[in-house]
Amino acid sequence: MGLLKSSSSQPIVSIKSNQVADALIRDVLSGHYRPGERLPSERDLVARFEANRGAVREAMAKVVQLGLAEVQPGGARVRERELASLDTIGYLLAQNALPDPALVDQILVVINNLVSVAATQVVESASDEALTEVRALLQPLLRLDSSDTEHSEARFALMRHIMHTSENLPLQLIARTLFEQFAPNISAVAEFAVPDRERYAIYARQLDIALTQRDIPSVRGTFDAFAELNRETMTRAFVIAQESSREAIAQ
Amino acid sequence: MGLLKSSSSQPIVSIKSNQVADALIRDVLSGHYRPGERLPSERDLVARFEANRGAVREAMAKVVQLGLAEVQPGGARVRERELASLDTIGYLLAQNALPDPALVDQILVVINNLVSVAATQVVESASDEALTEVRALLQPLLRLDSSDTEHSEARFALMRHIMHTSENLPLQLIARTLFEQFAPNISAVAEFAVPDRERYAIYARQLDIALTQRDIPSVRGTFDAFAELNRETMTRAFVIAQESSREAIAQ
DNA sequence: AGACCAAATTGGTCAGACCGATTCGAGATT
DNA sequence: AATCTCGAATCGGTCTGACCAATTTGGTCT
Repeated sequence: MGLLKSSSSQPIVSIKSNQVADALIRDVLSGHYRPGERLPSERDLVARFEANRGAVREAMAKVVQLGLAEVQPGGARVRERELASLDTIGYLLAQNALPDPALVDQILVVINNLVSVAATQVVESASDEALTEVRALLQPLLRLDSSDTEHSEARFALMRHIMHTSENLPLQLIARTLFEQFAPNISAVAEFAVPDRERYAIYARQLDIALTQRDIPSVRGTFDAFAELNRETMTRAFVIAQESSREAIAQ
Repeated sequence: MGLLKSSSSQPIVSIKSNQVADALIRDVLSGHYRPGERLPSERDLVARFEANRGAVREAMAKVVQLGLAEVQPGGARVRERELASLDTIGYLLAQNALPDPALVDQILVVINNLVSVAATQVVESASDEALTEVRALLQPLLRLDSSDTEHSEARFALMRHIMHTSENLPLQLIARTLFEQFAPNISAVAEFAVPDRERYAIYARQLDIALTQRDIPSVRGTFDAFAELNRETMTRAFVIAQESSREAIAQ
């Protein structure tokens, strides 16, 4: 006995400074505190959250690091949303029960394009073996009998691997940051996503050929189509999710 | 008397926790501590930096937030570089006297492509007035008698404005983050950059037409050429900067 | 050699205090 | 009455010292 490895890397929300930080971040992003406005003093926050000042200060530091506020002796002020860090995207997505469709679409546009760039760099400079690995990940997309989840995971795996193979560090950092914030926050919508397997299969086949021939324009073109299909899939999923949400409320 | 407005928003390095954080970040990024390795305990860092534990903890929190380390009761460990935040790019660029040319090129690829996406979105959905504003920013690039600095600033202003007009929040956040870390860290190279004004003028003219006609493929195509020119300009600047650097050492 | 357990270490939190810079309001000046 | 000035209150940055729970660690026992 005495075996349970226990916890290990569960999302640590139990930590006080993170509780305070998350509450502050939600308040700022929800517009409770508007840009330019003063945030409560550290000592006020100590009282409100029943934490000690050290914890509050660490929470404040996190808010500052997210670019949501700037701090000076005398007080902290909220900054414009456009000056925030990319790490705020996750909080923006999690603000409501369903994420903002417009924001999701914007993220899809960015991610799809970054993957396209990565693919270009892969075709330009990756080894034949690396290219073969990428092509192997296309195979699951050719199947028409996969479950929605399997298909979705196959698409993610493909994009992830292309990013990783690109050897472009900024690209990897951006894509991973977006993925990590995107994935957990669209699950409420993604479960309604039904991929058009036939069209994905067509593009997968085109991509396979383009990669084999290292045909850059073809790779980019196919990826643009792939991207458009991703957006359509998500848009449809939103429609279903919103209907489902309305029914749940009406009931 | 007693007028001096003093300080106000100078880079706050004087703050102890930032000193500690910067030192830690440099150590981690320079490979002094390797991924998986344990970082010194907070109490050790207190002794080394002659700070108190609160300051050290805030520094640690910053390192964690940058994705460079993960902390658990029992110790902190360094994470893989690929798991870091986009905000580490600036530190990577500032590691040596001259930034890493490969990294700079990767950043240029990403930025140029993001601007290209933004331009596409501008053409798709911006108002005529907004489009006119963008076109106005093309004018300085048509001049062949501008100084190197003026030309560089004109290019930056154009890209910045396109990003801002795109109304794609993730795009804006990424681009601003990259710009803010890029600009101050390539000054040592950028001062040797000599733009090929004729070619820039040609692309500016093409872009002007493409924007007026809202011709998306043409916009993207021109931007790709624009991007390639940016990369060439930077590559040449690196050659000169490195020669200049060698001479300075030899002397 | 391996499993196991207790002690030392480590991170998370807390309380209370001091300093310098900033804010802000009351009083003096105009 | 409006403005200016200046001092007090406020605020962030730092420090000291302490306690708890979880993890490590090292030694012991099997």
